[in-house]
Amino acid sequence: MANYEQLRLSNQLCFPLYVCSKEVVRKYKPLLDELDLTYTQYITMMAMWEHEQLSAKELGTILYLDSGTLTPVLKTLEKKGFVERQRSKDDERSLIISLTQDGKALQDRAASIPEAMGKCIDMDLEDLQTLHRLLHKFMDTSIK
Amino acid sequence: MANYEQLRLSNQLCFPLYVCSKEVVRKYKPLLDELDLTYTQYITMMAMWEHEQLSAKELGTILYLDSGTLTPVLKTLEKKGFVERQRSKDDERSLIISLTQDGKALQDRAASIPEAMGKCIDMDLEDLQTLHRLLHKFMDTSIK
DNA sequence: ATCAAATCAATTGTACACAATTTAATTTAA
DNA sequence: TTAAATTAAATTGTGTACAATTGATTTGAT
Repeated sequence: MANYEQLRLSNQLCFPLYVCSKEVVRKYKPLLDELDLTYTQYITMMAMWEHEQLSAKELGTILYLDSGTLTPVLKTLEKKGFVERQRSKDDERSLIISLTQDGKALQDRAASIPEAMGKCIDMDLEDLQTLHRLLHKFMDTSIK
Repeated sequence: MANYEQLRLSNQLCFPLYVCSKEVVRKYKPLLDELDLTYTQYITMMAMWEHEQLSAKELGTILYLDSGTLTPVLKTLEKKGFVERQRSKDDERSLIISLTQDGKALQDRAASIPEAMGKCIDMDLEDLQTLHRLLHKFMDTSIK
């Protein structure tokens, strides 16, 4: 009789990661709807707010997304007027993404989101900080 | 001059959750390929290995998935011969999912996956246990 | 200088994920 | 007791995600 204890859902690390990630994204939805952004578009804009201008390649590295995902996201954000896409003069392979004025203005409207999300999370600050630290440690040590 | 510190990617909790979740699922892929399962199909099978028989509704509650996601996953698993789908006699609205013999046998082949995944994660046991505990706490206190 | 290897964005194909709606069955309440 | 409300699965539509491939450009080794 084999022991399948390690195959129980409650013993996995992957499963609560997967569930928490999905549910957090779902909690963002009503807030992001007001900005006409999906979650993926939101984190893309967060990267752009920090950097003003990035190549698609750099964005992919920052966001852990490949071109198959980013290409349509960036085209959508361009259509919405939040970024511009243009080929690099230096290297025609590279696509430069730049924040537009509307994209910059959007940051003001997004400024209240982190606090609003914080109110949805009913955990004390110490636990949240530990969780944040361990997730980053996990990213740094166990990915790629 | 507004302070957008709270909008930085590195200050979000959602973003490392999202990245870790995706990257863990990606790490599973080569192992799950051998069983001809996707990650979503894998956690569905984990639930079935624990319960033998569940309604689609119960599965959705356990896995935090709605019928829009589960319906095609369950049809695929039925096509692969791992589960059977049949309407409940008591309540024709309800769909009963049962593990087949092939589905049961698959558990043996999956038994080595948790250990193989463990070897990919280069964090000490205490951190992993803390992470596991905090993710479950997060799920319990901050979702729905 | 030249051409093979590498790089980058885009495309293709498969599989979620979820909101919203639909359809059918069951339960509840007037 | 039957009409309204609820429940459950399926469907529809949109938007990721990612592996694999393609096509254009650049780099690097000879």
